[in-house]
Amino acid sequence: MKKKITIYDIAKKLNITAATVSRALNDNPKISPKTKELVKATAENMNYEQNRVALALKSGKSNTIGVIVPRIDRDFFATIIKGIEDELHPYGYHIIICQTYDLKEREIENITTLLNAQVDGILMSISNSMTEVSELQRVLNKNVPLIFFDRKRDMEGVSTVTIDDFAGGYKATEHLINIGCKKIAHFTVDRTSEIYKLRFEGYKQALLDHGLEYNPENVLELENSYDDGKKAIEKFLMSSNPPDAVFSSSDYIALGIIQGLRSMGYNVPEDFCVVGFSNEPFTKFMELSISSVEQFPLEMGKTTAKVFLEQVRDNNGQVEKKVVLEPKLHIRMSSSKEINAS
Amino acid sequence: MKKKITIYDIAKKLNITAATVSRALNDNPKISPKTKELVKATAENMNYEQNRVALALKSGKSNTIGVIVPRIDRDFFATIIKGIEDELHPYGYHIIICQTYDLKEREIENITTLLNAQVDGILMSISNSMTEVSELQRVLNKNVPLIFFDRKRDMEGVSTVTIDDFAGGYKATEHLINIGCKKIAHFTVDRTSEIYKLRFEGYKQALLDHGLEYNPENVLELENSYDDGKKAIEKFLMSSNPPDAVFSSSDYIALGIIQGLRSMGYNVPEDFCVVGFSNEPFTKFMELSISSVEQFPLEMGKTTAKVFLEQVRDNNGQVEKKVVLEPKLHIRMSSSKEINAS
DNA sequence: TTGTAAGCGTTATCAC
DNA sequence: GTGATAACGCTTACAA
Repeated sequence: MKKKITIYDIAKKLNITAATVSRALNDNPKISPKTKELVKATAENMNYEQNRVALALKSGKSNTIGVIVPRIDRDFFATIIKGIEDELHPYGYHIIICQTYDLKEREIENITTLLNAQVDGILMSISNSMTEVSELQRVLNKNVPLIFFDRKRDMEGVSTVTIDDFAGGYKATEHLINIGCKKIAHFTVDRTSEIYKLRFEGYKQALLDHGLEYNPENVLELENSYDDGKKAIEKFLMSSNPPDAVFSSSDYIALGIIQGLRSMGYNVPEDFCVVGFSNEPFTKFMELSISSVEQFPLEMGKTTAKVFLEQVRDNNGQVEKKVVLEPKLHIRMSSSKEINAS
Repeated sequence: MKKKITIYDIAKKLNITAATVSRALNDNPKISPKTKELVKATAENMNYEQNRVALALKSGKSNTIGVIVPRIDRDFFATIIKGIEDELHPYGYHIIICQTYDLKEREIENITTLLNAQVDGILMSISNSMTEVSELQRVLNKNVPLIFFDRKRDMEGVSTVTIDDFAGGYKATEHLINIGCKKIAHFTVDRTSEIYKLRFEGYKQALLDHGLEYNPENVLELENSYDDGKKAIEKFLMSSNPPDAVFSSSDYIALGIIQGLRSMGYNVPEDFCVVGFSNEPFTKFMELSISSVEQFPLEMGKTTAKVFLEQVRDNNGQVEKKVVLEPKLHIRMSSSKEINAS
């Protein structure tokens, strides 16, 4: 039972040729119904299973697509992957997962292995450190569809599925203004990354549009972690004229901020309001729930998959798509001054 | 730039044969250093990249392994996958992700496609509904290593990496007893699944070992969801002699329980203690943090990968491994009567 | 040290 | 309708 059955085995058994078997299994109309049935029956009988590697070599299509993310153990990315898988599974595609940990070398390496594996497409969230586009050009040179989601870079021939990060930052900040916050700080991550840059710009614009002063000193770039958020706010509050709210581009940082505030005796939301970004599950579950901007990762994953499918369908139409999803602000306890939680 | 470069292309350019090119690229010692260098240089130059599909067809090894989980957007599974990827990536393996949503048909389908894709191994958390082992036998028949993690089934030739669920249930229950709870209920999920059965048995044994009565009426089987936990506890509390604690085999149910308790005016942990299972991130982040049993998913994933690697290394030694990890109880606010939170 | 040729399992292009 | 054969890109005996 250890040997794998090929179409030759079943051809031999039936005294026909492998070509006929192949045709019969693929429902080629030129094959008589009689042999078709016979072949299918014996194939079933012998536990035949098509070797898709051989098919991939022959056809150049592997029915496999590569997905590259910074890391998989973040709800945001896991959910995107789920969306991609849900959408692509019915079409017989497999998903190969690669993590980059935001390292450029890992990203290049992953692209190489995915190309070598003859994937039919690469869907990726490009890492901050990926500065040269030349490596990505290799993908396009091989005629492999490339699509960015969430973290993109502008590149000819590459479709993107992102969220309107500017609008997200704007909405969050405007909300803080509307509930009466006067001095709103912004905690963010490395702004060479477009997503953080745009959220920041949304923040800034909201301030200006509402006649508030924009002061660069109120903007802090941190590592994307709980600890850094906590430390940063504790330091910040020591200053002579501390803020009364923070819009954070990261939920993890927002969480740290809130814990820091409470450890210093501040009441949230009475003394200080906080809004995060990403709508990570814990923001909702916390007893003092955190306001956050939802990015709809499931929809983002599904949309990315759909864009890929379209691109494959009419690969002549090389027009790149730029899908931008609208973020949604969830107002919760951490910023509920007059308005109620939702 | 659209054509893919093969070893033939570079052979032609150098007026040698493809075999020599192949050997040179693979550092075959019989090739002169001179040609080796030459070949490697021109390969680099021509942007050659090995076609791993051809290699897979030739060698029968795809350097790809399949991972099957109920769903990827649960922190527990995402973290396991991360552990597997982290461990296997250095060895050049790719990970194909499949979701089953606990559906038997999906599981069978995924196994078929993975086998057709010629994966070098399948690591899976078997779903509750997968009653027949015959489908899984197909994997072994093809000589493809099969390893179960977390949710296993006893099967000859299959290694398993699990957690000691019995110990987890026992520890959680014993802790509740130790802090003075008198009537401890148990909320669980479908106990035809071994993990839930064992957690239940640990619960039962702990009661008996401490001279407490075991009453089946205090055990409820629910869907694994927040809503069901909330509804169940609210109903339960209506009874004449309600419990004063619940050990839940699911963190999501535990979360629902706590919200239900508070909506009915109970104080946690003063009036009622709760312990969950899985140590999902939110249990820690909540202001009223939830005690929970940690399953060490990262370690579980890594261990599973290691067992796979060992199995591949000495495939003659067909001895199956049974690794059982020790769970750890995290005592937090939801069950901190006399003892302090950790 | 290198060339020749077969083979991995399919499918596609000719023939008949 | 079916058979023979080449081809996908690579590795590997076997020769030379």
